[in-house]
Amino acid sequence: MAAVPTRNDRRVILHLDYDCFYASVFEVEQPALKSVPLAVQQKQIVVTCNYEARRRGLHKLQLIKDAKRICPDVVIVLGEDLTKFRDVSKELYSFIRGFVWGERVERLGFDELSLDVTDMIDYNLQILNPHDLTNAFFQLDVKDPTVGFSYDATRYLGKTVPLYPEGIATPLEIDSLGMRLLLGSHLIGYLRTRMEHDKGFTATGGVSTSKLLAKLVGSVHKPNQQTTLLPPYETKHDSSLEDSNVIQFMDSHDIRKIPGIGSRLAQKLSHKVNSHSDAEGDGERRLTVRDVRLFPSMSSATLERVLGGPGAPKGIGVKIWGILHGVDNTNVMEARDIPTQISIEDTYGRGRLATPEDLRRELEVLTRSLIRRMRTDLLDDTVTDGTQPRWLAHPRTLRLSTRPRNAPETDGARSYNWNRISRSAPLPSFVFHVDENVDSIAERLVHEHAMVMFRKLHPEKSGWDLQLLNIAVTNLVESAGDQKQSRGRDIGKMFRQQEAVLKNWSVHESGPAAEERAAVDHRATPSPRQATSREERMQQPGDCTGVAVQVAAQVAAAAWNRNDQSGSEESEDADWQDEDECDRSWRVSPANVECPLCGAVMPQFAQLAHQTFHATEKGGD
DNA sequence: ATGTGGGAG
DNA sequence: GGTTCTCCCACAT
Repeated sequence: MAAVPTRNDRRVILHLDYDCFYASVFEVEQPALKSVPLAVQQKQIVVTCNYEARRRGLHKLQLIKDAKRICPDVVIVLGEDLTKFRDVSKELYSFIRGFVWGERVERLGFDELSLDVTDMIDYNLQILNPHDLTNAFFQLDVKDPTVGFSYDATRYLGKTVPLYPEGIATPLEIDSLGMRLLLGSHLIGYLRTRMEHDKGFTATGGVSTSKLLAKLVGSVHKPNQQTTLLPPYETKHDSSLEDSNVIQFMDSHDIRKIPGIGSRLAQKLSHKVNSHSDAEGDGERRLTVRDVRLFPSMSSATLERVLGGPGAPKGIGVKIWGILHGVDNTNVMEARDIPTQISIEDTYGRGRLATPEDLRRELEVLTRSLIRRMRTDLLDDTVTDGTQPRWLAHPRTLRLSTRPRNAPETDGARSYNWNRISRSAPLPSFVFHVDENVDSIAERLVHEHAMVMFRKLHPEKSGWDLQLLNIAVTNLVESAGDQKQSRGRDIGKMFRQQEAVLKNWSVHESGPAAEERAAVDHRATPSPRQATSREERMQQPGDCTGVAVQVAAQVAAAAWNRNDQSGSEESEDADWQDEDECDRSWRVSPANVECPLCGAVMPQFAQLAHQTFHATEKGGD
């Protein structure tokens, strides 16, 4: 029997999914649209439609032609320009973030959010009066006990899995998983109400203990509803796992519906499972998580063999094996202030890009958008005192991608080509000249750079048949010296103390053995802060993070021992360099240290980081 | 550093 | 005759 991965169920995670987001943006703009079937068009397809349209048989990714045939009175609006959607998405994001303690609110695409509300739930469990659960009050502000909402702590709000119509009125232990999820259900209900009343957007919600489970359970009842995945999550020792609601819930899903399992992985899995039991050729019956999980001799090692190979991420077997058991220990990451890339693309019908003139014209259109996007997203708009606005980050690479159409086969049929090809080159610095106008920058960039890259991609003089052009800037380097206070950390103090801190640990004495010893030693020592009460920590949010982040990053990074950051970056422009990039999102709490890049949690370093922080605090200053 | 592939909405 | 417009991450070289 293959080992069953263990889940971390200490957290409470909420998932929000705005209902048919693009269509809702138009409805909020023009409320009259709410009562008609509404479809949002990009090129020749319906990218989304409202529920009135769905009632009449329309759906996502349908051809406009078909949509009109099925529902002749459908109202169609054009949604190729994403600016509006992007802006609304950011607004809703900061609205929700305003309610959540800490920074753990993650945006997935334009229309989904994951929230780690563990701290809020823990606090509200503490202040819960066990003798009057039906008249509970959920406090949204630690400092002001009047800010919050009333709720009934004997019932779950909204739907549950498995479904109990009354939301259950049960005597739950105060500190049980069920009670934490129950509070989560009331919190997400409150957030959904506020979103609708204040902003006009309805959302579907999910409540569980991980991003994976909250997202999956959220989609059980749509739209404008919410669902909580009920305990028990754990499996009794030596049972066949089926007494866990998580296993039951995961098992019922089509393998392709699981986040993290895309079409390629689903295809490989179905090949593996069906080649054994399938007598029919090409039998396309749906494959469930259960089918894969219980397949003979299935294990993380089997999955690694089936799914791994050249190009595949290492450890994919372990990861997928976990997912099949509902295990997702990745953290909700706080928002990044800048994106990692910006790209603009358009698709073209046959013959639309036949000549170099066509090509150049279209490239200029795309490039103008790109420069405008760079200015709106990357320029510091807080500077209004007449001086030149500063770039928050400089992309270092320009990339041009195309997707050629396939040549017709002998029977004249053309198969669809999904693949892109691309060329990259350093981004010239004139694109950062803020006082030059967009058109002339775009013209120059296309003429001197993009066209050259295009010729490398397509050496023929003309007659290419391209479906798609994409131009992107990537490889963004954040600028230094920006005091965008990420939770009041004092950088000056941090650097002044850093040397002393690191000396204690001898982390810069190289060698993994030394770091390992340091880690072990400190793990054995009790931290003076361990006994600190929860409220005390809550009222000083992020107090420890300044030095601890710096320190834990160094120790953890060294011990993690993945990439030597030998990067000897040569300096072209001084202001391109940043002093403060790698450490900025390392998260340290009394229980955890978390890698900002992969989200891995390393609790073994938490105590180390905290202890040293407080030692420093005592000695320094 | 550059290019490709897979995944997400 | 045939799906949009993005964004993110990891791997290979």
